Amino acid sequence: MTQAALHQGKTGYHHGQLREALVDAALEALQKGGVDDLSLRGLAKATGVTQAAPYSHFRDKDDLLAAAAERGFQRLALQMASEAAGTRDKKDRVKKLVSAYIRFAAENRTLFQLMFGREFSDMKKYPTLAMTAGKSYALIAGALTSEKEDTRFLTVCIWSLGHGLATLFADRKVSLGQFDAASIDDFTERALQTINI
Amino acid sequence: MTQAALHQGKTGYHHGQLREALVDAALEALQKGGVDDLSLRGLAKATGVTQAAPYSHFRDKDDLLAAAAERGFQRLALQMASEAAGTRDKKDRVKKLVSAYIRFAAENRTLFQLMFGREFSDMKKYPTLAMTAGKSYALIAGALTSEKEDTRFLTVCIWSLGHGLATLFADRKVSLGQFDAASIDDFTERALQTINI
DNA sequence: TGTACATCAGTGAACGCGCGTTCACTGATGTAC
DNA sequence: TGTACATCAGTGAACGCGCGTTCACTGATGTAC
Repeated sequence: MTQAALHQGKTGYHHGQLREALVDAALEALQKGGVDDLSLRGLAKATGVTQAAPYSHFRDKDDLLAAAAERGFQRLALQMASEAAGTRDKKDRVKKLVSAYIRFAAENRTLFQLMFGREFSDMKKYPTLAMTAGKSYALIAGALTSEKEDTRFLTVCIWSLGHGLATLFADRKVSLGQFDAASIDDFTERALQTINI
Repeated sequence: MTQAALHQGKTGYHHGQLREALVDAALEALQKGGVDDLSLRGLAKATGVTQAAPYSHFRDKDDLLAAAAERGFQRLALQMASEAAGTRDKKDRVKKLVSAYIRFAAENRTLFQLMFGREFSDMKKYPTLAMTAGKSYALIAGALTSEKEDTRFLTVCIWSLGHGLATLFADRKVSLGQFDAASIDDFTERALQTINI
């Protein structure tokens, strides 16, 4: 197979990039529908492949969904990191990290639901996923590290605050009408000001 | 039908309390399995009734689940209110309300997932549910009311903090091992101390 | 450089399941007389 | 008090669907000689 064909991703019979394509399809499907609308067959079809083809790359449906969730966690950590890149001031850095987290949830509702929802309650079954998921936590924890304070407590505290609003957005319990993308920054800033870091 | 039969709930043909019994069955099923394991047929069977019988009391499956969620919200508000009953001190009262909220989530994982999860994203479809769901919010908002501060902001802020931890518990992203029922109180107290109400 | 061969990604058909919902019905209920 | 009747909660059978997964297979690939 030529490089070109590899990137194009099709040669008629062999797909060439099926694994990645399926994960892409899952993320794309999540922009149109909810987590419950994801089906192996649907993703296979969207990728232009037979319904049994995914089993060459994933053990079962959960395995595919876990891969999609992991990509989500990678993106989340990336967005947080790049948002806060270069910011050294502690409070400022935490603010940027948390606000990126909340914006991610607001902008990727259903993906966020897959990542943090009931799908992967038993994270022991998905060790790779668990590791990747830990990155965003680690970013916040890292920014909060200090000798004086109880870092673990502070991190859970601030993570909860961010995750709470993120979840309420994703599940539409707080409407975006009142808190749009721009005002998420304001909210986070204000919220962190009322907390004594 | 006699009163006794009414309370026993069975007369052979007519059930007598089927609507309530189905909601009970749903709450009970949620203690054993997840939200995705709930099925109309299963609940009917658990209630000792044919699979089509629920349709005499509920429009469809979602209607039944909404009724179950609403009972959950009633319980939540009740537990919060009774926990904080008699407590006048503002900070103290808020602490009791929030900690009751978190404990409810930890003790009723799957019910909490049904109540706040993706099921009822469009709350407009379930006006009664929305009203009942508002009770716990109103309790916190009520405790925080003040002329000086922006109540709306503070409420969302503290609600987010509580809801974040509650969700992380319910979805098993933070393990109860480190934060058991007793220490939830401690955590809440400490968290609220770091916030300037 | 050309050919035989092992590998394995993707095919296409099929299995079996549980589900939500519908339908015409039946039997229990309570009420009007 | 007794009987006719309207109501409607619950029955049982059936419909149709989409799903995850399996299986024997086939055709493309790249490698060893």
